[in-house]
Amino acid sequence: MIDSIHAYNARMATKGGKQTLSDDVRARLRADILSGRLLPGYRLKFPTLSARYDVSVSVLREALVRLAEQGLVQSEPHQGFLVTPLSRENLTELTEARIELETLVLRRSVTEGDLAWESQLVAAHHTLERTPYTAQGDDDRVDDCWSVAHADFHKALLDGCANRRLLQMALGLRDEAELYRRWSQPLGDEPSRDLAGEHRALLDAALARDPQASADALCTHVRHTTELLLSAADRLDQQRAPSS
Amino acid sequence: MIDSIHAYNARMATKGGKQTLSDDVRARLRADILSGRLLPGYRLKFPTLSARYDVSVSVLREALVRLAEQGLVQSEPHQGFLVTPLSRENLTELTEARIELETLVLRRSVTEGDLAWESQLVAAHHTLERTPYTAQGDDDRVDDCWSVAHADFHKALLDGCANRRLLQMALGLRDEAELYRRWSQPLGDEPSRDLAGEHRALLDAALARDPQASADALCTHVRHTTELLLSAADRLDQQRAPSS
DNA sequence: CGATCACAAACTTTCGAAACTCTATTGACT
DNA sequence: AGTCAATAGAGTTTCGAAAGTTTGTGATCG
Repeated sequence: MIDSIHAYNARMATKGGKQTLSDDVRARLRADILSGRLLPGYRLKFPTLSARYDVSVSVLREALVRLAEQGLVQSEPHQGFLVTPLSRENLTELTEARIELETLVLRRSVTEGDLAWESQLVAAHHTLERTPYTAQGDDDRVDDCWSVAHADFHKALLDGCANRRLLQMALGLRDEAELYRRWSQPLGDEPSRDLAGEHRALLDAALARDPQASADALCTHVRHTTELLLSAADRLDQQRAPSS
Repeated sequence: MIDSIHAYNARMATKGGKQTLSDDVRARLRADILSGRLLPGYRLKFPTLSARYDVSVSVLREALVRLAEQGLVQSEPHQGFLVTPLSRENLTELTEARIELETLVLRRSVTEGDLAWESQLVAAHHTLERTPYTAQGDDDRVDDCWSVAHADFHKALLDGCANRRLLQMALGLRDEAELYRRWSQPLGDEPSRDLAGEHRALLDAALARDPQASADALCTHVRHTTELLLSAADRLDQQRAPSS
């Protein structure tokens, strides 16, 4: 809630209030979904949301329609909207699509990226490296700052791709995947994983301008993440149905 | 997104036309744009459209927002919507993206497609082959039936891809490209081009389950089309500014 | 003559309520 | 008891108008 208010103010400050209300609400909804304040599968009722964001249904509809087109929420005719539910099939399909598209864009990025791209990438990696994974005092909850730094690093990786259309599609898929990352976090205890190492490998391959090595590193990174999520889901299922 | 499309189709099949007004208007707008009844760059004013489709602004907004997310129209805050204007840069970027994504999906399709896919593909090709390119009595205007058959054939080609997400993205790009095809048609006189031969080559490579050959054939096909469009645009520019 | 400001017209965006659709519950009937 | 129909309640979709923004016009001043 606080965060979304901050995001709101920031937006207002930078763009000088020139956006439409709908843009703003869409951004706040997106943030609330990605950060886990709105749960996957949750039904998004207009009366509730209307009170929460203090806008009319028209504005909400417009925002939701856009998020639906993007895949973050789903629309059922005459039954409204719901946050896209998580499922193994969806995660598997999403991961497959991400690997294809993201590696494609990354290859282009490391080939086409200029000096400004390189510099931004180095900066993003530096930030990520120095941001603690877990917030202090709460060891099994990933820090929001780290999530932001992580997303920024991956965006910086791809950002060299001159074809904005391909880039946007790849980023859209990353957004959807972020939903799953969020929800696996409380399941906690990643088996010893060298995340920093994987990111370092990505950075090195990119700076070396090696498309193949970059793509391989990214593929490993994404696959690894998905495997952990799937096994976490399995564990959760077992907890729910201990013996039948 | 995929799921909601499935849900939508299921609903249509079972319930018989119970979609929302907005869905309907979106489809009509999309058809009007792709068929050239609404020109690229044309400003879409609410009062006009409201009268044309006999609906209120709310449903128009919703339909337009969805088309904007899809790329067929653009939205300028506080200045409404316009049909996405044509430009060389946009066409070039679009073509590049299409080649990457469509070949990717086609490779998967010819690898994963089952017998039903094969059969549908053969059927689509047969229809296309027997549909005349130009309507009778009007030699320099491509027949609408042919356009439909052409789109169906290309969709059938890609439809074997099991990953619906990748498939939908590829089809979305094809939709946008269709805008350009429509507008090059009145410029007419395609230099002697063996379109039927290119389609036959695509069919053969696909049925032979040869991913590389299929991708190559598609790449040639798409590149060729874009080159013709670009040269047609050049000719048009020269006509407009004969000597300065 | 040119620039600037105020004003008006046209349009976009947002709102609140009316119309309509789904869901769950109650009550009647077999 | 079990099934089905009617109905009330909750929620979604659509509408028409109010509020707000941009654009074009014309008058005033330098």
